[in-house]
Formats: sequence, C-alpha cells, structure tokens
Amino acid sequence: MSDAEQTRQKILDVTADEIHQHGFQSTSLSTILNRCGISKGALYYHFPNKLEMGYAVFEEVFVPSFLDAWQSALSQNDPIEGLCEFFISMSETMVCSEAVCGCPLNNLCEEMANVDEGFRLRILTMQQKLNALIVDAFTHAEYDLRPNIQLSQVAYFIVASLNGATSLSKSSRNKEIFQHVISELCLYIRSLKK
Amino acid sequence: MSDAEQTRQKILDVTADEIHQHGFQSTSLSTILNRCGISKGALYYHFPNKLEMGYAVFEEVFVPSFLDAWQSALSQNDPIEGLCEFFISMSETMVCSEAVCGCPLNNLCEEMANVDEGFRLRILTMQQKLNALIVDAFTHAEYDLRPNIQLSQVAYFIVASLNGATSLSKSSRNKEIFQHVISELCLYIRSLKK
DNA sequence: CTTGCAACAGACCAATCGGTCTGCTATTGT
DNA sequence: ACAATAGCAGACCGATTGGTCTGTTGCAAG
Repeated sequence: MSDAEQTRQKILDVTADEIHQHGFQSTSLSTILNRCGISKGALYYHFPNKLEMGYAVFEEVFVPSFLDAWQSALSQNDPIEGLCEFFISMSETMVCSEAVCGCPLNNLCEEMANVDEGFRLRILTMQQKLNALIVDAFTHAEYDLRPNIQLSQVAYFIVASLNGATSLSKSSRNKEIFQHVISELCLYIRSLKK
Repeated sequence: MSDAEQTRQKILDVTADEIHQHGFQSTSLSTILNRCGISKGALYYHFPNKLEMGYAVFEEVFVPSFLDAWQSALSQNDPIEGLCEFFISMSETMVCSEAVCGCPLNNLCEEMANVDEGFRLRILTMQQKLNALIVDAFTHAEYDLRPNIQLSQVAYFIVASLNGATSLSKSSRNKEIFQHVISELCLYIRSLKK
C-alpha cells in the first residue's frame, strides 16, 4: 500500500471511529486531523468535502463489516440458531463503549436519513440487502417453518428489535437491558420453527 | 395565562417541534427566535441556557404526551388488544412527517444519551416508568398469560421493536415497513395469551 | 540536471454557534 | 407621582465550523 493509500485508509478508520462515537454531524474535521496527525491539505486532497468522506466511511468501513457479520451468522447450518448465537455473542463480547455507542449503521440512520438524501439512499439499500439476506437464509433452511409466516415482515421485525435493543441500552449504560431484549428475541425467532 | 407564560409556552412548543425535526444539537437558537418572533433577550429571560431549555421541553412537552398515550392504551379492558389498537392507529394516522421524524423520545435517546448526563438520566427514568406501566397492565389483566413469561423482559422487547420500527422507516420515507413491523409485533403480543 | 506533479502543510476566510450585556418600556406597588 | 421591576430588544463577543488557496517538499520521469 502506497503512502497516499495509507493516509487515506487512516483517515477512513479514524473518521469511522469518530462517527461511531459522536455521530456524523458532530464529528469535527479538526479532531480527525489531530488524531491522524495530518493537515487539512492532506484531508482535502483525498476527499472533496465532509459529506463525501462520510459516504466513503459508510461504504468502505461500515457496510463491509456489517454484512460480513450477518452473512456469516446466517450461513450456518441452522440459520435460526446461527442468528441466536450471533446475537448472544454480540451481547457477551460487547464492551461498554459499544453498548453506549450502538450500531454505527443504525446511528447513521437515526441521524442522517432525514437530513441528507445521499445517506438515506445508502442506508435504504443496506437495509434491503440485509432483509434479502435474512429472507434467503430462512427460505433455504433445511427444516420447515410455521405456516402463514411472512418472511420479509419477520426479517424486518428481527432487525427492528435488535436496533431497538441497542437504542434502549444507551440510556442505562450497561448491557443488561440489551441482553433481556436479545433473550426475548431468541425466544421469538425459535418460535418460528414448526 | 400571563403574557410571559404565553411566551414561555410558545418557546417550548416551537423548540419541541424543532428538536423533533432536527434533533437537539442541530436545533438552532436563531431559528427558534425567528419562528417565535422574539429576541434573544426574551429567550434567555425564560431559560438559563440551551440545555435547560431542552430539559424543559423533555419534561413539559414530550413526557406528558408520551405517557398519556401509553397509559390510555394500556388501561383498556384488554391491555394486549389495547396495545395492538394503539400501534395500528399509530401507523394509520401517521403522516409522512412523523414517519420521517420518528418518536421524539427515541430520537433524543439515540442522540443525547451518551452526550449529556442530564438527558441520559431523564430518558432512563422515562423508560423505567414505561416498562413499569406495561408490566403492571399485563399483571392485572383479567386473563392468564402463557407460563414462564418474564414480563419486564417482554415489555422491553415490545418497546425495542417499536423504536426499531420507527428507525427502519426513516430511510424508506414511507410507513410500509413500519406497518409490517407493527403487524408482526401484534402477532407476537397476542401470542402471549394463554 | 531539471522539470513536473503527487502529496501534502498550514494560514486564512465567511458563516454560524451559544451566550452575555446594556438598554428600553410598560406595568405595578406604594 | 414616582420608583422599581418584569419582560423583553438587539448589539456584541469568542469559539468553532467546513472549506479555500497558496506554498512547499520529495520523488520520478525525461
């Protein structure tokens, strides 16, 4: 990786962390410059403005790690158990900072969906991909689900519950509530089996 | 109501609307002044600073209307059906702006819980009150629920799903996804009955 | 050896932010 | 009639924001 590419990557990493902690709008360019140890000239050499920088972080940092995690959870033999294990391991390995900061993509959705159209469309695409991922995994499960189940609706419900769980746990600053919601969510998911 | 009280109330109403639309931090004092048709002197006569103004909006505008709505839904003969009707009427009467702006309290939780301790504690208290409200209603229902149900956990799960539903629908700018999640949520809630 | 461009450094800028302070005015108590 | 205060108007302030622009440095091709 060339020096310039390293600089760009460092900017992306630091910016991702700042956005995760403080949101996009409250993320200050000067903070990023300090943490990266670079000048404003360097930053604006790699990105035309703050918004495009945010898009780059979204697409090159947040989305890949997010999709990879879900994909690997759903590609287990049993997607339902795969999801439950995924959620439980989330709540167990979750350190305090994650409980406080929440899911980066959900945060951006809350903050930017009705502020900037570019973010909104990227988030929408993301959600649809995730929904398709879940529906697909459930469809190709090797066991039968309960009859009369609307898979897409179920998938949105699962994601909504999970996002709501991180939201709820932000105010209590511990993962207790998060784990409660996860427990109930697993009960619900498993009840989908025939 | 005296003139001064009217001014104060107008500030609270306008600020509540601005916070609902743009969040607390992005709400500009100058916008509030313009919309109210008052001067900065007037604003700082009634409130010591922006933060205290936010607290006042939270406690005097958001919390009462929020608790009233849930309370009335839960005090129906059948709290489970009461909740379902409440959610469904929410999704039906919801205009576009509400789908886009989401629930004010959930928004503040997402935005301010890890930014300001005053907001965090107020939100926490709020969530605990709501949880107690739901648990209490379910406990005193005149029918039996399924055995082995952890009511508090269930209550948090319901609220989490609902919050997640508003979050999801922000990116699609319509209430379709919201209604799907609500449908599934109602299925879940009704499955709690024996 | 030199020319040129990639890759920055950092001074500078207008706009906006929340907040302060002085001054005006109308009403109210005495 | 007069003083005092409640209720506000608006100029002003320092700090911070995202963004621009000129200047510099090092390497690489000719």
